[in-house]
Amino acid sequence: MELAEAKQKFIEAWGKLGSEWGINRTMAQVHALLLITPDPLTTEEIMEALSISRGNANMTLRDLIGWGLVEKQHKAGERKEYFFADKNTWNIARQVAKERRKRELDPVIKLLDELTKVQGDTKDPAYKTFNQSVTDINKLAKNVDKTLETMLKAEESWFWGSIIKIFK
Amino acid sequence: MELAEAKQKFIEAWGKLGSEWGINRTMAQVHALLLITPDPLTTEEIMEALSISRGNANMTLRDLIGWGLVEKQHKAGERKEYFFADKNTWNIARQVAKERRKRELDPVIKLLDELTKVQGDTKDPAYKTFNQSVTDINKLAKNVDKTLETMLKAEESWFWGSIIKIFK
DNA sequence: TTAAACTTTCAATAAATTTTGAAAGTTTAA
DNA sequence: TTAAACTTTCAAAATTTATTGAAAGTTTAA
Repeated sequence: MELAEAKQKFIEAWGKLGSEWGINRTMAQVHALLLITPDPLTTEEIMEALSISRGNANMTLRDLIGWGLVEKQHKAGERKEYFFADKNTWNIARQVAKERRKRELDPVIKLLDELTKVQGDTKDPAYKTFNQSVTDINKLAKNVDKTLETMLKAEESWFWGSIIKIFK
Repeated sequence: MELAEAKQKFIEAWGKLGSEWGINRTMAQVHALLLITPDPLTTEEIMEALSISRGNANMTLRDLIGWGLVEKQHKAGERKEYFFADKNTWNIARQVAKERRKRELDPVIKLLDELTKVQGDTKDPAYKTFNQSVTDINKLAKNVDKTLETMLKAEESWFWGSIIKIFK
């Protein structure tokens, strides 16, 4: 396979994976492009490489910066802004985990905490089933939350070392 | 909060969470409804409870069965099909992990394996960066894959016991 | 100041995804 | 068989989500 073809496939695959996991396809593709490009790129170059509009490129880059996956860079004597991605996969994984935890897991846990407090007739199967399911899911969510928190604080080598120790 | 209101909120939240993670909102809502309902429901009852069409209910239930989250049940002397959800959260988590691994992670690892094999000029920064990123992501994906595999085989108590041991 | 170079915004448009509902298909009991 | 009870299908419609591009905004250098 040619490098050019391989790059294309990587960008497509990353975009597809993103969209399957609730991340805008274009955003994932821009991220993929920056991941495999050694030097920072301008908005113009990104528009060109992915055939997207200026508005789209601009908003997507803003989002990626918001996710902590991409940073701006200025070159001395130039007006243009350059963008580059952190290429450390551990940082990427942590950053994504951190953002999604904050945006999605935290609010759900907050609601589940409330829902477990709902009172009802313990003899009523409808109440019992509701309460049981909500309580169980709440426990699972909190376990996930704790695991993520540890992961966010951890060093990569320590984290995988520990995982491997358990999982043989 | 009233039980009825709490049920509604749970169904909404589960639907939102699903859509944020690439799972059809209605599918997540039907699943939520079945999770908090003690007895199996008919298509008719699900249509009614969630205000969705017959076609939608039918397809969604088929999908949920395909995901291994819902099962059909027949009642003696009745023509209608009844549906119910496995209410064990550990089973749910495992089932979702299993399906998404098969549908999404496996194909990505397969492609990454190919992309790491692409040859190029080791002096070329474009090649070096591409190769490095792809190799790193491949390693991460394989670690995730291994961890999921262990999780799929594991018993719930053993799994969380081990996780907690590591993460204090 | 001015004007060129560049970035951001957002209403309109396009694309993708989801839902509907009526028709076709299937199963069962008599 | 038949017909009622029930399930499935799928083209069209509705909804949601993403993208465009031109206009407005900002920054910089002279």
